[in-house]
Amino acid sequence: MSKELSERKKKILHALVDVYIATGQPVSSADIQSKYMPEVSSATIRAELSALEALGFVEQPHTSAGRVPLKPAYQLYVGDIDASRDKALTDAETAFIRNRFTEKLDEVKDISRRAAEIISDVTNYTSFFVSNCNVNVMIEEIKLVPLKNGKGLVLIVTDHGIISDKTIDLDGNLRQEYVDTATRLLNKVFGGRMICELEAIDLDGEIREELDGFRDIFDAVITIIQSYMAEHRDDVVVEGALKMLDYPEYNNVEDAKNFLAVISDHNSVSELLSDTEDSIEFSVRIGKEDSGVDKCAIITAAYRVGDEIVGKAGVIGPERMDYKKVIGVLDYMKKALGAVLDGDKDDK
Amino acid sequence: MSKELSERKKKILHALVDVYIATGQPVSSADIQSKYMPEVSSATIRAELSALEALGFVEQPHTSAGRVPLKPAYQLYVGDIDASRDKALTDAETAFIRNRFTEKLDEVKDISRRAAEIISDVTNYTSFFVSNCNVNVMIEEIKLVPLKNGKGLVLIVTDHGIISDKTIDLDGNLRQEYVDTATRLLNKVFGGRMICELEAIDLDGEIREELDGFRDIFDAVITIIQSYMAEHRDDVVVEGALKMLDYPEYNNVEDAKNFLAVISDHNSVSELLSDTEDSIEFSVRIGKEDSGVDKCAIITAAYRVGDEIVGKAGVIGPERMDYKKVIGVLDYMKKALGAVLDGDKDDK
DNA sequence: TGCTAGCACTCTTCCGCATTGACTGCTAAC
DNA sequence: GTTAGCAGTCAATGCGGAAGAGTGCTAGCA
Repeated sequence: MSKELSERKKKILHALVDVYIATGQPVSSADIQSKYMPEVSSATIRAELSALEALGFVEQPHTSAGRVPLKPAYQLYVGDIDASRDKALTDAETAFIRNRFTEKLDEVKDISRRAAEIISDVTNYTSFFVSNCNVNVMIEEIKLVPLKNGKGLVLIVTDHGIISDKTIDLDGNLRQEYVDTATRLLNKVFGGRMICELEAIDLDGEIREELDGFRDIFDAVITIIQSYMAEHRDDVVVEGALKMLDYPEYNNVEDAKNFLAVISDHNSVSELLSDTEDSIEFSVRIGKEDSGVDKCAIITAAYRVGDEIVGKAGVIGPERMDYKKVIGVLDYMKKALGAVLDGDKDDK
Repeated sequence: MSKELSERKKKILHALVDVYIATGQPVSSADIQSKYMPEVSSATIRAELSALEALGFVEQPHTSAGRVPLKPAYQLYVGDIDASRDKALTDAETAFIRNRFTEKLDEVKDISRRAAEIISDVTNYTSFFVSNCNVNVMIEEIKLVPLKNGKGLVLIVTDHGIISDKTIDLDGNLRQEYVDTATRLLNKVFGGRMICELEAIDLDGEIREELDGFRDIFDAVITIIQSYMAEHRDDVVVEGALKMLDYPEYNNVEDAKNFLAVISDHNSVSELLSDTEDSIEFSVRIGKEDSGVDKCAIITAAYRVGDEIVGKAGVIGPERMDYKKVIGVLDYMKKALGAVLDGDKDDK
């Protein structure tokens, strides 16, 4: 691809991808001519298609068939979408998105699930949402609650909810005074901190002198926070996994099984998204080598609050998916999600 | 079926179901004769099969094909399993089950997941486990923990873990004395009770005179417990959902999709199990009308601790599934699970 | 030089038809 | 009551020819 493609070749490629996305069938020169380029003859288009085939943009399933786009064709097509993004969504669709988002949502988890639902419903593809739960979580308060059974519940109140699923042994130290001092020290050290700061905290540098006798408790609390973070690192939601089976590309059980096995394993979904560059707005990966799943394309978008990435949404569909629409939806979701998250912040 | 089947007819039916379970192909008279009844000729068996067809036990897909068992044939087959249950599992299989159960398991939730995994792995069918979480949960202690933000965390310590995801507004009543009294009253009323008792508690009958001024808190706590119970009524775990796609019965995408849609909706799974009689040991339901899913059979078993049903395990597979093995596995799981749960009890 | 009409060529898809093979049902003999 | 033997039925397989879709090529035209 040393040389730039002629305008006409580009136009033909766009038309071909458009038609192929809509029909899933090999596209003939006549198809392109009748619907997109009535000013030239099909023979001319045939000649151009021949050239595009030599350049590796399209291929024929067999001699007497039309052309099917290859990866470079999709890439060119996707690369040109940004400019023509104007009317990707109908008014009904944007209204649908707004409505679904204004319904009552209790927890952060609900928001990502809802977002994934909306994306899947509007695009008709499988969607996922990976939220980075640990970002922006601040510790407001820590309490030690002595229980009857000799243990103590560690209660960590954050601005995103309460972490309280772990107890520690309080040994013989059940004296109220001891618990009070420990609580005061814990709040002094941890209060007001973001939990992601605590991943590699250096206690000794902080309050070495006061630490004597509370070392165990501090270690226990740090362990609790770290294990919480590990458990909640990537919160993966997948929606509409079965929608992929509607597309003829996945109309055989073997492929369907492979796809579902990948998509229902949250770890591998998380991996699918992990290696995207954080800097780019939309990542489009096509084909097995890029997307990790056979005959698929994955489009992902990163969602931010301020500078932090709070989550990544993605759509996985057949290579010939409706890129314009998907990118339009993901883009619109940025606005909608931003509004919801900001509103959420104000609430608290 | 006014008259009892002759012994020979029964033997032929059993053989036919055996072969059909193994092969999935219509079974011919010669198949049965060569492997199961060399003492008679295939012509004799043909005559018997003809009679069994007239009685509605078997059918022919077409004139020149072998016979396929119908629901009554399966039912008879299943009904006779109990007696011959002797060697349904190999030693390797029972060892596998024991090993998988002695690996570390943290929570009740883990146990049901592990049980479902084991059942699915040993049988090679889709399995599910519905645990009735609310049974046998006793309230050990209730604490009110005032938080900085003016709210109070309601902490309910049970012998199965801590319920602590809800806060209540403490209004202006933050005086320590008030909180202490409320806590004392709450423990007096709720302490030591099973949470399922609280579904329809009558506060007024209990401690009417002391209740003044704490009504709000009591109502809030009851609401919290009830909503917890509602959320945790049926904890559904499904394992090996994709295994069904390995069987030729589900070798087309349409059926596979329907199956997966049902199986991944926890509500409908819960329904699949809900209408089984609690009294019988194993419930076997065959066909769409009984099982709710097309071309499927469902076998469920109830697991008890004492008299209470703590969970139901089930296997869903093609009609021609290996009933002997499945029932053997579910039965062995009763013992294994019983051991685990009792050990669990001792721990605490 | 670029475009186009026309035509031969290629390859898939579909349909009909004959063949094969797997079973059964029936009948006559034991 | 059982069996051997045989005719009959039906699905599955394979093959050939016709139809259809689309291309590539070539000769002529602007």
